Amino acid sequence: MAITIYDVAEEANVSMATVSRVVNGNPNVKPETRKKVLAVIERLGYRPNAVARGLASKKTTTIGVIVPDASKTFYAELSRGIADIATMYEYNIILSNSDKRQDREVELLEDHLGKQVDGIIFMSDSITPQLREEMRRANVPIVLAGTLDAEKEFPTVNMEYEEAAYLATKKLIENGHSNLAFVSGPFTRDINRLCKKVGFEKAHEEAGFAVNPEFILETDNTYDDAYNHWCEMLERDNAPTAILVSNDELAVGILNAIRDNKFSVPDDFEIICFEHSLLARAVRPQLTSVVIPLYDLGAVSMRLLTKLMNKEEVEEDKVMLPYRVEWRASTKEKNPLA
Amino acid sequence: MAITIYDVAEEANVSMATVSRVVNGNPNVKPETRKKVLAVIERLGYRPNAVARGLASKKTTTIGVIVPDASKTFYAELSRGIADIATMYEYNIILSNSDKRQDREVELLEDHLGKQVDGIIFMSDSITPQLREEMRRANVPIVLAGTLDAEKEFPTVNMEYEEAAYLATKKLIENGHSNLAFVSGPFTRDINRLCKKVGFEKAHEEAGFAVNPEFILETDNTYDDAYNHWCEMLERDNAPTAILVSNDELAVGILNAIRDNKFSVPDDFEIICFEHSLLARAVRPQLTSVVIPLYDLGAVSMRLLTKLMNKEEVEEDKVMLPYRVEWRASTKEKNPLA
DNA sequence: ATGAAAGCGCTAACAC
DNA sequence: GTGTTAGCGCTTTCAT
Repeated sequence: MAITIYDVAEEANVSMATVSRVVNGNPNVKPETRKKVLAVIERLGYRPNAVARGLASKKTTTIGVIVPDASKTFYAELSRGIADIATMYEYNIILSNSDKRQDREVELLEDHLGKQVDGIIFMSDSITPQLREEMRRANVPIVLAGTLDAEKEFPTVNMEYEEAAYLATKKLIENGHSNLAFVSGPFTRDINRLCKKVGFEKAHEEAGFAVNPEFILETDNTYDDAYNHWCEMLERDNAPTAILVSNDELAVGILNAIRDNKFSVPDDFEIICFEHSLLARAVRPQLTSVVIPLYDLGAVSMRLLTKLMNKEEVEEDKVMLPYRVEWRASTKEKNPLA
Repeated sequence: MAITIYDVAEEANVSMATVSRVVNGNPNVKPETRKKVLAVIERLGYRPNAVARGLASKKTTTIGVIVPDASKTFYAELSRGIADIATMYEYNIILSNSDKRQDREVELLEDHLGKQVDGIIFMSDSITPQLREEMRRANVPIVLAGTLDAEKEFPTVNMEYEEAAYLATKKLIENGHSNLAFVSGPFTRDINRLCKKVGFEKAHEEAGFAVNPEFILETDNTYDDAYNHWCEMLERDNAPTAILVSNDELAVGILNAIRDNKFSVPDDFEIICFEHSLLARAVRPQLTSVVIPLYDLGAVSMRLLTKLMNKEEVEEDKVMLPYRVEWRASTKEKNPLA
């Protein structure tokens, strides 16, 4: 049996209440007593039982993080931002992968709530009505990170994907292209369908020419799928000459398809993508990218969550983080966005 | 106040013991009663409190995972393997980053133990004596994943890095090289210093020529550091012509240094690296790699941990997973290792 | 400054 | 098959 607060109390000739005070840094303890208790704690190797503490205090200093797939760099980076701030505020993290399955998401939400987490950071492709319902029922704060909440109902930390897509597309158009493609991950992801794609379209609209629906490519978000899609594209005689890509991995697939087929980037094709992970810097030419502030998305989400858990006043719980564009060699001109 | 088992009991006109039985799937409940209770649970939206359950049962169905940096693909992949098997056995995961700081590792171990995790999976560059002491004191099983335990004291799941390094180096020597380099991450990582480096040296010994200590390069494990190191190397007139590299990221740094300086891989330099993440496939030429079975390392570790937590008989708690070599274009011949 | 005692919500004997 | 009851190891009033 492990050492309990009771053992310490007995050994130190004080009540368990006093031991509890010492452990919790309550100032109402005579320095002498504190010292004595601390010595016993050390000697006995007492380690407070967080589960008992959680039951008594109704706080677990643990938060839940639900993420589509923590092994993807996108979410891995984001989670690291969460983790660092969580550490700073002394929270532990229960991390779960939903694999984007809505039933899993609901299950995990239930599961985390059952574990009495003090708050949840949630990432998902889309907040479905059922999920929304479930989230409303939660008795702890939930923050959406890098996730679109179409109803603007929950606290959210995100960036202006639509604007970024619009500006990037506009830049490509200014570079002389009139035949552009948008290669995306699944449109089940709201950010792809409702933000990036829309920005892409708006730039077209403004420029006065139409988006060719054949050149809106929905992939399964893998390197290989993008590679194959673009190999097929290259066989057409009207292949687009500029490409806005949803993320690094897809962009590298396209880049390699282009280069393996002896075409050149940026001479034959210009590419701008989202994310800018190491992958975008490691390939040649390096990829011009809208840099998604992944780490900060996570860090700010967690910071917001701490405030919510503390019931602090929060001036604004829909936060948009700034992004920047990293101009590299997959585009011809290295001018900043106008 | 949330709904408790007591509320359900009252509402269903049964005792809380019966509700507990229903919730826990105990067969000793009349089907009729079960149905009634289930209906009330549903109606009231009762959700069992896992903290209370944990206190009463002394099991939390939560395990701790301590990892140097979950945002690195290496550990992200590995953690995903852990997570999937954990889900399968209905465990939650508390995930923490140690950033390889020994004091943090000790702290986190204490912290997780305090949270009453049922077991721990630990990843680290090196098991120091203090850490070892701490791990011995733990009252729950601990499995080391992808981590060298020089004393072979704890359950471990890993692969034969030394052998792989030896075979890869041997292959490079067979390809005609006599001037080879080993570019490594920090030697504070046991696997680098005690396994890969040793394999590299053994192949030299066997071939009858000496390792040039100047060509054992210890980097800080970043793309940029490797890139810079190799740029300097290229200015020497005796630069090595074959390179064994500790991981993909470093290898890509070297590859780019070589190519940016107008040399060719594999004509001027041959490269074999460890890991084979997407990065190794995305660059041109693609990198010949010793494929580390990251996902499986995690999955097998977790499976082993479940057995240990269940106090099942385990035939062997030092597991070595098989690896394979992916022959790509950074080496001249694509023959399998003899 | 310290102690006594009542829970927190559940599990697990034990009794019927 | 079901109920009663004693904890699990803490926190937290409330006294003193």
